[in-house]
Amino acid sequence: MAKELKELTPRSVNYSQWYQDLVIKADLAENSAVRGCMVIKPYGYAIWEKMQRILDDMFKETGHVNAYFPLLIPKSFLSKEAEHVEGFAKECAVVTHYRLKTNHDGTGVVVDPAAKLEEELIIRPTSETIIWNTYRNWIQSYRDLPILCNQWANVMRWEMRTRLFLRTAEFLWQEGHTAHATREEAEIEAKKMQEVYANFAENYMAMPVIKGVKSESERFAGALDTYTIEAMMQDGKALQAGTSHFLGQNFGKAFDVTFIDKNGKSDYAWATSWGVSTRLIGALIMSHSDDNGLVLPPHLAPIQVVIVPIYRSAEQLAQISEKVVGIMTKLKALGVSVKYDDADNKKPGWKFAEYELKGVPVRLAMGGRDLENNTIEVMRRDTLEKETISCDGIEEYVKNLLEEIQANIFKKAYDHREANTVSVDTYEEFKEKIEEGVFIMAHWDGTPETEELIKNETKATIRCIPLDGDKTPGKCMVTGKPSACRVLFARAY
RNA sequence: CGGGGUGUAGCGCAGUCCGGUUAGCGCACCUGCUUUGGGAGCAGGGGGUCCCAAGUUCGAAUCUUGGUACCCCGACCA
Repeated sequence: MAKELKELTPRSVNYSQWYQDLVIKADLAENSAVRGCMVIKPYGYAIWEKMQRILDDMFKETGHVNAYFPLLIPKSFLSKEAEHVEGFAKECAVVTHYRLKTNHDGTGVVVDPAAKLEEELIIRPTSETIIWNTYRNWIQSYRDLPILCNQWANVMRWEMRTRLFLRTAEFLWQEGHTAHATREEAEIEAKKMQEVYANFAENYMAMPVIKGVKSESERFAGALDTYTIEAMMQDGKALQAGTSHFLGQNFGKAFDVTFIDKNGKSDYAWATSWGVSTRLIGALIMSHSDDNGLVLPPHLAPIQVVIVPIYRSAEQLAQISEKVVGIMTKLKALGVSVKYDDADNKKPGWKFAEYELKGVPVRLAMGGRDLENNTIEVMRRDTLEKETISCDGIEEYVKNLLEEIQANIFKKAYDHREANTVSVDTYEEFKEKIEEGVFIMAHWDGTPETEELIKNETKATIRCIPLDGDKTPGKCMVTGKPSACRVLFARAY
């Protein structure tokens, strides 16, 4: 087993492979028998559930409600918005029949050709079309607006190559879809949700993000503006962690969603959509994990504290358990999720390694020595530091330690990003630096052509035009044409 | 869809070039005893259509042909 852990080490060689191995070894997920699809295992799903709960509360606080729309979308809906269909058509799974029948030679079932659908159905790659087709019936007057709906759902995109959590054919996400009476209100909504996502990423995932707006070519299909949060993974590559789109009146027009305003005039509704997915779990892993396994931020860890007894006899275990139960009760009273692993079929050393692999933030261990001295051993996952302290007041100590760990892993990730972010002014220097796996702030002339050229030559893309970036004007590093501000370039997942 | 690679026990692999005992190793699993402060030790045990099909041969995991599945690197993307 010790050897297996070592295999996790060479992340500089192939970080992506290292990442996939970790996901499997930490028991988060595995590839399924279905091409490109993933089985999320209980431990991985527990992290998702925790994320869901927190995000859902945030959505409610910002006035949103949950609803649910169909999995299947008539093909014709997709083609109503020109850019949207262009963006998604290549990766859609299509339902063409509604019945199977037994094969004549008894070799199983075949599609019944008589059961061909008149109009094919698309398995949703995203739900704008079906939702806006529904909104048409919900909206007549400005009094019906705004509509602030969110749905938790699965979607399917037939990706060429998949990677656990980061890109799978089917994935779980939430998608918010709002309708507004004015352009201003919709734009405020889109920016607000970007803030919600940034807040979640930084304060719960302990993952610093750069807020910005996408360039035209990286924009969501059908959007006027795409607001994004971009995070740096430990290998220096960028990961888009959440997006919020200002869709203008594109879907209002495509699905004929009109309302009568206060002045009695008819107008098309203004739209936003925004989403985060199970990809966040991938982001979490690639932000914090080390060679011993996952490092989960306490605010998201399904188990925040694990307690391991070390004993020589049944009587000693009984004594330890009695003491541990007292500590557990106090910890739970403080809202800490705690697991006592007194399983007899695994040795303490095995448990230590196992919970480190699973990223449990704090481990407490109690043995014979501690029993005599009224002490307990505390280990924090982020630094792997151990200390032995008194049992008196342990619950307060642990509660504080969890907050300290949360802050520390955020700082670690933040420092890593800062240390690997550079400003460059020449294309030569850009080409050199991009090989090192860094974020680059550079001037760009604002044209898709230049962006395309850079992408083809260096594999780097514009991640975003940062909101809080350097706004000093300059000259494009490639063409020398004027540039209003520096933009963020990186290679991305 | 282009370029590589791999299919042998639940998992990870060796054996294949150069055909030849009963197909092997590590982990996991089962039984027993001893253990328990960093992935325990010893002893014993169970588990295989060697990806599929056809061919060559006295004899095929190994050679030939065809098929198939999966992985990695690209193009595409949350």
